[in-house]
Amino acid sequence: MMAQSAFRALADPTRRDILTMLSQRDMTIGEVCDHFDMTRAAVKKHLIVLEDGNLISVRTRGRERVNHFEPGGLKTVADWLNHFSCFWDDRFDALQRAIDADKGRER
Amino acid sequence: MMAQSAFRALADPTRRDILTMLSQRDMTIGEVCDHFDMTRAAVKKHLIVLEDGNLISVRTRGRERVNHFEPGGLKTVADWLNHFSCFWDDRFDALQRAIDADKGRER
DNA sequence: TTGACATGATACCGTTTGGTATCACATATA
DNA sequence: TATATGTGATACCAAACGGTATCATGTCAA
Repeated sequence: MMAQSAFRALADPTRRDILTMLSQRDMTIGEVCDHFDMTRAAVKKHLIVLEDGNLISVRTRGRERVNHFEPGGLKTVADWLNHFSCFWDDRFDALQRAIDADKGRER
Repeated sequence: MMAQSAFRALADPTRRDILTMLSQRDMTIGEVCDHFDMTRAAVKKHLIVLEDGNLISVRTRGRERVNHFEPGGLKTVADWLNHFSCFWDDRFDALQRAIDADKGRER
């Protein structure tokens, strides 16, 4: 529910890259910045958008802010996509073959 | 590959709604417009973005243009999401339990 | 306390985006 | 043919987006 903010967050390639990085280990803003050729302010904006989409969470550690991958937001998107999975899923192929076979039997 | 245009296309709620509609049956632009409170030109723009993302295809039928759902683009997105599925998938839970059990065995 | 460091916040800028209005073109139908 | 219908294309507008520059704040360490 409220998938809009998550879809919006995923629309930018930089944010998807950040998300991939954070899924492997937690990182501070500075560490994330080291991987991109842009200002810390720009990276910070991307992190805010990711947080809005419930794709990451942030916790304070001393003077640092640690960004942590949150699967919840991504699952929201995955659930939406699953409504269409019957169009490419193997299980659908199997079902389709079964239906076709059944049609053949009726003929 | 080239998932950017697909992600971009899915970022707008109107386009996701259009996609859901088209996944159930093919529709002309006029038919799509009947479901939204906006100009045909605006809907047309959304359809172009969806086409850029390989989420739909269009074929000409007389003076009409029929929009058809294409699963390919969505699958591209689903494949990207699958890299994270281990964070919520049941199969991962099972794998994790197996790993834990193995660790116990080594001890 | 002083200074360096990691971050937050704001203002600003060019480009893209979502939308409308308008005109042109092709096709079915009287 | 004339006319209505379905669509394409363009110009234009306000708002959102991605980014920088700048300044303020909090925290560790000497």
